[in-house]
Amino acid sequence: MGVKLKDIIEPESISFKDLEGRTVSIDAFNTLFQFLSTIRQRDGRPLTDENGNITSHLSGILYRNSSMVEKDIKPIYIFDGKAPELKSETQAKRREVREEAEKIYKDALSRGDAEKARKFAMRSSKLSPEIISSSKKLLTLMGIPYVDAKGEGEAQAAYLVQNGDAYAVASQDYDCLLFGAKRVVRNLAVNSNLGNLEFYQLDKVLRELDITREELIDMGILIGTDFCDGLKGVGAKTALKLAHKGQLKEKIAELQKESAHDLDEVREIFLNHNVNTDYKIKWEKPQKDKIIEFLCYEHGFSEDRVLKASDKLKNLNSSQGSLDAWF
DNA sequence: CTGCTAAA
DNA sequence: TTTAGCAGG
Repeated sequence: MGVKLKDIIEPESISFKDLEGRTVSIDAFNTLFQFLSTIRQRDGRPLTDENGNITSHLSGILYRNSSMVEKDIKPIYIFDGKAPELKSETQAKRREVREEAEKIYKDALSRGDAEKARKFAMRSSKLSPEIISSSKKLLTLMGIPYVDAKGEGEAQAAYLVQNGDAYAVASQDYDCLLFGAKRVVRNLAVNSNLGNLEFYQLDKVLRELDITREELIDMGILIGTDFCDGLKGVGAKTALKLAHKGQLKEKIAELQKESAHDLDEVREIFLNHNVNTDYKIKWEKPQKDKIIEFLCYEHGFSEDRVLKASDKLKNLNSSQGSLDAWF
């Protein structure tokens, strides 16, 4: 998933304190997918209400956001719009893997092999329209804004940082760096209080690697992205060497010969992504009663727990802009 | 994943 | 008080 840059870029370590008072644009699909994968019972079954509706994502949204707001971090969620045509092969491949995993999960579940069931259940998660709409509904009730991207959420999230509406992008994928995100936080979760919160600044990353953003994108194309396979045998380290030797263009020409897709188009996806510039961001007062109604009465959450979590949302001041923290 | 409780 | 393990929906 995403472009594999891990081997060549070093994260800076930061703590929650460094994000205090700041806004983060969060890749919603990325986050929801994680919630659906990990918030499960020991046999792999997701949390559900009495009607069988999946509720794992609602649990994740409630507890993670309430604790972020309590720590004075302001989230904005970015939802994917229409994926570029070039992503369809990746999407088809993912669907295939997911459907295969689902078969193995159901089979293991029916035979009572909980461990195997859980392992494959995690790979079988998918974001249905109901998951998306219920997530948006809960965010709205919590007073947390979201933006619908025109294209890729990562690109839109990067644009918000560019535009000064967010301090950093929160995502697990390195793609947002190619999309031009100035600052990226990985592993933004409550239990990453110490240790594994990773921070990347695009300028600094480029300086340390001694490359330009355009070269980073070309490296990504050779390594392989969601939009096109890379050149066989080229990983992050090799790609970096090629950049330093000035051989990116010739290797890309080589890849172009065997590729069914126009690599200039892939480059354009990262450089000039179609983004939504007509969004409004406003933190609203949380609607506690409606949160209770939605989660407890409609989806069977414990009133005690939900009340406790929604009390933490008090820090969320309406209309207070996101800019004052660093301007 | 997060919150809670039981155990140390 | 800190931590590990399990339940949550």
